[in-house]
Amino acid sequence: MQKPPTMKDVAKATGVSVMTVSRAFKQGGSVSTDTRDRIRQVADDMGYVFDSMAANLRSQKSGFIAVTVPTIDNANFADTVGALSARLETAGLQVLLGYTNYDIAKEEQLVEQLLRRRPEAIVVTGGTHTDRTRRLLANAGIPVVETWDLPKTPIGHVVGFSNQAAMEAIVDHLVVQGFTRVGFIGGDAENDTRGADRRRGFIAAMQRHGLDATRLIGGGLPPISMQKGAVAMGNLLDVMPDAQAVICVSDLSAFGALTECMRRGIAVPGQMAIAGFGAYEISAVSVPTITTADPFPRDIGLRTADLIISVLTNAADTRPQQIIAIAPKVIQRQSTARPVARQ
Amino acid sequence: MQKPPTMKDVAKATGVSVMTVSRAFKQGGSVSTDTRDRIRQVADDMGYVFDSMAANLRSQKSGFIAVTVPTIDNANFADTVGALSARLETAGLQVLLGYTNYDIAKEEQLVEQLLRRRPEAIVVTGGTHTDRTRRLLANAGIPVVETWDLPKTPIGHVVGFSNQAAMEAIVDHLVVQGFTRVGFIGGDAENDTRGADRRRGFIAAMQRHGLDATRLIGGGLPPISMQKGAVAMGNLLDVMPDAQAVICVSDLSAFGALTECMRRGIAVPGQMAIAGFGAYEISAVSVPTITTADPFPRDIGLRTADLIISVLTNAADTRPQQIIAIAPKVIQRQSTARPVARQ
DNA sequence: GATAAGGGTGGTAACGATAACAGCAGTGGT
DNA sequence: ACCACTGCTGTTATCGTTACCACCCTTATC
Repeated sequence: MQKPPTMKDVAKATGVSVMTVSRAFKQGGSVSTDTRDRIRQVADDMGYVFDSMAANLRSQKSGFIAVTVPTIDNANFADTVGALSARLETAGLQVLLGYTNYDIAKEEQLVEQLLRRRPEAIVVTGGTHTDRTRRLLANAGIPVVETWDLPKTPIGHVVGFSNQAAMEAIVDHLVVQGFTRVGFIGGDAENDTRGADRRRGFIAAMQRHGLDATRLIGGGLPPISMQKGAVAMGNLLDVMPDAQAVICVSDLSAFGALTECMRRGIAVPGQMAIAGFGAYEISAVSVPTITTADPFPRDIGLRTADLIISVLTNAADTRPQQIIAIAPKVIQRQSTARPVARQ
Repeated sequence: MQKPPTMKDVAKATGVSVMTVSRAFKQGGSVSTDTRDRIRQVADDMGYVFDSMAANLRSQKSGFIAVTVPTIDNANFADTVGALSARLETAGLQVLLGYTNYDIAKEEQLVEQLLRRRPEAIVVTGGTHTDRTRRLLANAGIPVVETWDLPKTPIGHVVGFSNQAAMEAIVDHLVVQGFTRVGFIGGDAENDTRGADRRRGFIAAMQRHGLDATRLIGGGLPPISMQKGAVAMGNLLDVMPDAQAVICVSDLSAFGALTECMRRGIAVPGQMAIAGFGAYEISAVSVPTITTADPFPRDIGLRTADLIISVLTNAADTRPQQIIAIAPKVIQRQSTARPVARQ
């Protein structure tokens, strides 16, 4: 077992300088096609594999974009990351992913660790961070993008939406449909800041309509699963039997809530209306289909990627801060159909 | 805007040598606690961020584990990757993730690109690869782990299960339940090799039981979504109205199939039995709950991580090849309850 | 009191690539 | 005949860290 070959070995074997080998492996390297082909051929035969680590060190470009998400086990974040990765790949950039598990202390650790890899930009999910995280990001000397939120005091760029406003729009829809006794199922903890924002949106909108905003049911720690949604719906039905409708922090819990109604023989829609959030596939497929709001997770990923590519490649692009607001769209579905006339 | 500080700057500011600063940032570095604290303090004040790229080059250790998955937008793979990442993190290893999009040509590209980052091990999903991919992996000089499959001629280590055997177990369950006219909904293409293996398992088991194995419905290109499952179920009901049961390539399509039955007023169970694969949350929550097989995706991730950590840290561990077979477990649920006596 | 052992520190070279510059031949314009 | 320019190639220094070796000083051991 000998040491793997380096450019030097390839150069020797081909009879050219190391620099020429380097150029043969670069995009814009000025080498004659003849030489390039010969070098590539020899390199392949030798089993030479280009060493990015060395190249990155010398050129001070890692080709990495650091990304933090709460968890990858959530179709919304997975969509964003998937779209982001795919688009960045076209620019030769590679995503370096980390999971915060809905914990801003973990996020701090993660950001510190990721920055050591010298990413060319960093994308974080959410706009709530520890002070140290903010300082680390602000001083990193690279573009910073906050996503899935519309923070009041952004660190750098933003590609996101207001979770509160989006939730208010859902409440408005339910009120228009004629519901007045509406409950909310969300996470217990403030860990999930987006979930907390949505809860605030629920309360704000209900109060704006002069309605009771106290029908709140905790669903436990995030992530709020289908199972937890079902349990929470059971609680709500037991504790607040007068509720006409319920809004859930996500489509997953909404579907769980729906199944609990099915088990109890409560008609949805008819006796109970249910709305979710996130436009997960389940909400379009379930019977009945579930009213939701689409925050366009793939668009968040794509536009974040475009923003990064633009900032990194156009030195001309000196705009220090871009705020790209996505407008979530309420999708009215069967689960919140106007109730049959009854008290 | 000046250049970011390096160890040299920290050393100068602290009045020690660069080597001592380096040791202050290492785990086992032999430095007095006093000096270490002083250096850390100064470094933090200066805004110094350790440069892994340089460290990796010098020490020839990247701390990366390369991982390829078809897509991250699939709860099974997301579970495996999540568990793998979490466990590897405890050993200071970081996952470098790439998506093949169910395409072995894309996988080849991806593997080549990932190897350039000098990962310390590489994990691939599936056991079917191009010849060049096999060669690249075999010659990479690092541990290779194939997962989510039990390939006949493994490249290196394996942590997986037989998709065919798992599907045969589901068929056996349905046969025991008394179903004889059973259909299969799976992907059209051979791209999803795991899906294709499951189809082979279906056919083999049906034939073994002396039953008709030709009730096959294509669901389109992978990934096979809920929506596609619903459409496929519609086809099956139209074309093969005598079917008593249907097995789907995944729980997602199974749930889609279930919704199509609900829309058509076909009782599940009763008039139609449905089974899926993968133990996705939906199968445990839906009404009725759906029979499935659990391949323990998180265990695959954890055991892969343990295997890698063991091989990398125990130089003593010279076993060239470890085959860790996971046994998927059939979970009997409501959707395949024995039919009420009828023709 | 001599010797060994080990914790703590510093100096130098090297990891494998590329930036920067230089050089050299060939081409075309004037 | 001269100059400018382009296309291709080579030389040298360097990116920021750690491996390796050397050294000093203290403490333990006999």
